[in-house]
Amino acid sequence: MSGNISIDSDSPDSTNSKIFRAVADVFQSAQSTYAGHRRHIAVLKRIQSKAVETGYEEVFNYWFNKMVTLILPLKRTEIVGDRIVRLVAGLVASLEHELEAIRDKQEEFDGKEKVFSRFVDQFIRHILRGVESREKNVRYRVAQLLAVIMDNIGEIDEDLYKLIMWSFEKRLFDKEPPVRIQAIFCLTKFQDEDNASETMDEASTKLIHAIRNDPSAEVRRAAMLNLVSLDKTKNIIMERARDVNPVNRRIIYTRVLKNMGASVFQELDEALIAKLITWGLEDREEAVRNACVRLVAFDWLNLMDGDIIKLLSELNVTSNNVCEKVLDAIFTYREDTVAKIKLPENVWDSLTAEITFLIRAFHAHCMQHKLEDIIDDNFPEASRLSEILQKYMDLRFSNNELSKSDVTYLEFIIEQLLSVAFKFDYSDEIGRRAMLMIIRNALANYSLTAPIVKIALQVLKVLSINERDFIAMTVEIITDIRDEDIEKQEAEEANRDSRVKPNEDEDDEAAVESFHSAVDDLVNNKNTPVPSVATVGPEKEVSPHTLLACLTMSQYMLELIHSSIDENVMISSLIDTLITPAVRSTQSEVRELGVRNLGLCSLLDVNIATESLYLFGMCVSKGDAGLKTIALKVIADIFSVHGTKVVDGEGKVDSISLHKIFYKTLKNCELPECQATVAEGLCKLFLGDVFIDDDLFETLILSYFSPANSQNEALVQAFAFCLPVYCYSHIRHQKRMVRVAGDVLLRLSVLWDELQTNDDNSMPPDSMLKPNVILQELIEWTDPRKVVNQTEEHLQDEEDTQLDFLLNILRMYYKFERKEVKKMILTNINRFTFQDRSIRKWKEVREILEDISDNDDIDSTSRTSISKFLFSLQENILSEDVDVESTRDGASDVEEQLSTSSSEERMSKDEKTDLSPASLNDAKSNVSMADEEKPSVTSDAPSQVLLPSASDTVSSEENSRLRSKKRNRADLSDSESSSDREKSNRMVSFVLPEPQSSQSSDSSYGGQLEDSSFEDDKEE
DNA sequence: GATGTGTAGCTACACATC
DNA sequence: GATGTGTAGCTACACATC
Repeated sequence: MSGNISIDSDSPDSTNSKIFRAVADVFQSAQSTYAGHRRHIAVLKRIQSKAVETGYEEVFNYWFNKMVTLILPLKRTEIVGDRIVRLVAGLVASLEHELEAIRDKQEEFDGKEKVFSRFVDQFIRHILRGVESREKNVRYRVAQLLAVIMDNIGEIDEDLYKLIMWSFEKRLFDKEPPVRIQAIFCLTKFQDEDNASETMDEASTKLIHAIRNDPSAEVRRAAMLNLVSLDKTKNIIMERARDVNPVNRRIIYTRVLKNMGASVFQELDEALIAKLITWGLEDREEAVRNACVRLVAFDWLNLMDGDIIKLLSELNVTSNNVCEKVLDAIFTYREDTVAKIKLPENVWDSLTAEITFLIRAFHAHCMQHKLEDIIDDNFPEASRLSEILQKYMDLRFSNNELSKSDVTYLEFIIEQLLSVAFKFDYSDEIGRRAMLMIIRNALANYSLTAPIVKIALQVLKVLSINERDFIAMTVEIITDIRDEDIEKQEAEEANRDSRVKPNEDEDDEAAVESFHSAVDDLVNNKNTPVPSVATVGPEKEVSPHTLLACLTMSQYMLELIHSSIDENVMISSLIDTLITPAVRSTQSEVRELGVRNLGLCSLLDVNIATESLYLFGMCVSKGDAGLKTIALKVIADIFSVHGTKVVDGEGKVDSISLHKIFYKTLKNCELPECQATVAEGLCKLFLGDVFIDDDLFETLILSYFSPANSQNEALVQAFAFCLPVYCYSHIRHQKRMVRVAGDVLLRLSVLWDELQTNDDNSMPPDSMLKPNVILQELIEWTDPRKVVNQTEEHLQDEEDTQLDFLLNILRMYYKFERKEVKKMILTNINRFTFQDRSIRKWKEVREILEDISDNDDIDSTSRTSISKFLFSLQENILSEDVDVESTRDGASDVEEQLSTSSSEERMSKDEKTDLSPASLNDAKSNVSMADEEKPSVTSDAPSQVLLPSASDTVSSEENSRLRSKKRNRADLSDSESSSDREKSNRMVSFVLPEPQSSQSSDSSYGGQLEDSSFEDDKEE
């Protein structure tokens, strides 16, 4: 070996040749395995230093570059290329480390440093010549080489830096994703990790653009994993939790968040954490959900040493609504923690928000899983719980000097305790009564927040004897609150104003009187004006604050009851005294709550529903967006509960006008929330077979595909979920879809056609799905095999099946004007199923298709598709009909059939007789062509790879790569463990063939070296 | 653009090693 | 018990080919 690399000879040519051979030797053996790389690098370094000593530095660089150039055209999957890339990386890293080691020996360092930077400089410039190559493999290898040496190139001068940046900005937009990924690895190294200023450095800006906009999931992934996490970038990284690609979403949990360790709680704000965890736990991909559960229930909990309280406190339990999900995940996936939780008696005396929350979740979990022993061991009796609750109520409400945060804190604890109380065991009568007292008292006397009222009423219902009792108690409380408020007002007025008007009471009564008649009008007479023009109420009304409290309470009560109103006079009185006035209020907040309440009453009583429907309809047509949405929900709920008996009849609203309201709302793009609400409501009503109108249904489908609604995510999502469910839930539903599908397709195709030709900016051509996609979706939805719970009977039924859909679009084939649309239909006919057995209809299909094939000007793709379809049609359907057909069509066929023995033969015969000659020939020739083309795969490409000709590769493409060790790049696929696949692949020949090449290199290359090459370098 | 094939990035399990 | 090693299998996406 040493003999090989000595350059003692006094002939320059032979020294040149020896350097070449030595370098080539190393590359030759380095390409087959990583095993000897350490040694190979040492050898290269020795060759380099000898060359430098003897003035042959540039000869070494020249040959080195040349060798690297040879691997540039290798495909990405070619392991040989990767080995050489790693060799280069290793060499650069080793050279740099060597420099670092001698940094204190000034003289020696300076000398070596110059050699090193000359080497790096010329090498990078060399490979960058290939960065714009037309060969994607070359661009890839150039980027890969540069990415891999980036960490160890020491200091580079300004010009070179600019050159690299300039080149790689463009590579970020390379059309090949793998090149873009390597470009990202390169730019990664140029990020300013300590940048605390507002502005973003150049490299980070580029990465941010890629992370958000690159079409390739893998490129976004590379950018996401390599963008330095700073205050201003981390939100951008976390956006990937909503990436369309599930792997990217998963990686946020398994890598990004996991690697942040406990610092996530400091670095990310709680709202973001809440979102990330909610998204993760509710992701549609199981893998993502699992990743998120692992992060929360294992990684995070372990970071807290298993201390759930600590975790809850890190998550800010009082304001972070994700905590419930977090504890759910922990209890479900970490059964060990459930067993470890012990609540000592004294814990109840000094509850904190975290502890109370844990108690509540723990209790809920134990109840749900019927862990009675654990409940007995840890939870007190009901009467004790009521005492505890009372204690915290007192803390909250008998002290007027609490700070705002104390109030929130105590209310949080109370809410949790009520949640425990809701699920508590009240078999102990004393405990039940104690709790009942406290709840009633709290509802009547304290000004509770809405969430607490809600849960308190739930507890009250659990505690009451029956629903009637519950209603009586609640209505009583509401009445008391109102009366008290009015009394209070009167008292205040009396104090303030001694000149009480003598006839005030009469006024008051008159007002009440007119009020009642107005209500009657409202309910019974359809010509009553809209509620919003209601008159100002009587003077002595409850204060707005109290009114809202009452309405809130009655709403939560109504949500909890199921028995009919007939049995509960108290509710009727509530409607008269509280709800109806509220509906007529001019304050939007009161009115909305009133409508909500009246809606809930309507669900309990069909008469109220029928009477109020007009009013709800008015709210939809005349109200603002908020009121519309509420009223729409109410109407939909009324229909689902009572069906269509609430409309069309003596004194009832007619269904047509309601349908019109639905149409109108569905088409009004200015109120997208209302559109989504009505869409969802209508889907439910169709699903429940309350609505069975084909026209309205078609409007639904059209609005799903309409370009005007493509931006309305809620609407699109509701439909995307509901429509398939609808079609597959019952054969009757699917038949409805079949009936409208043809017309839907026609209308949408026309619309699409218009979009392609006009220049309306508000509706760009791509705001609508292509007819092709729409058709395929319609075919899916009408696929009879996907309908659940089918019976034999349904299979027999041949009306409105998918075949009718096919026939419909074929019959209107010539109505479609655009060639693309026609082609779309013809190329999709093979997606239809052959379930239907109606020979008559299939024959019509065949006739139309044959007619199209014969008469219309169609391309070969369409023609092939028709042939294929007719072939399968023959095989699947019409062949079974042979007997019937032949007896009808004539006796000659029968004779032929009798002469053939096997059914297969018969089938093939049928094809020939039934198919038009033209289409059959087409089908046949296509098949045979495809068969013949297969063998032609082989090419002589391998030989080219084996021996790249020197002139080809040197000319324009050069590249190099080094491996960096300083920052561990988050590689996407760094799978090269020591055991790489040795078997692999073709080698690159670094040693040129003996006789010729040694000559040519010694003479011509050597000559060039002495003359032009050196000068070229100097010029550069 | 539709088609079949290949691949990344897991996921799970058994088993070995310290 | 915690770590690694090896194997197999899965799925959505990417790629190659026409």
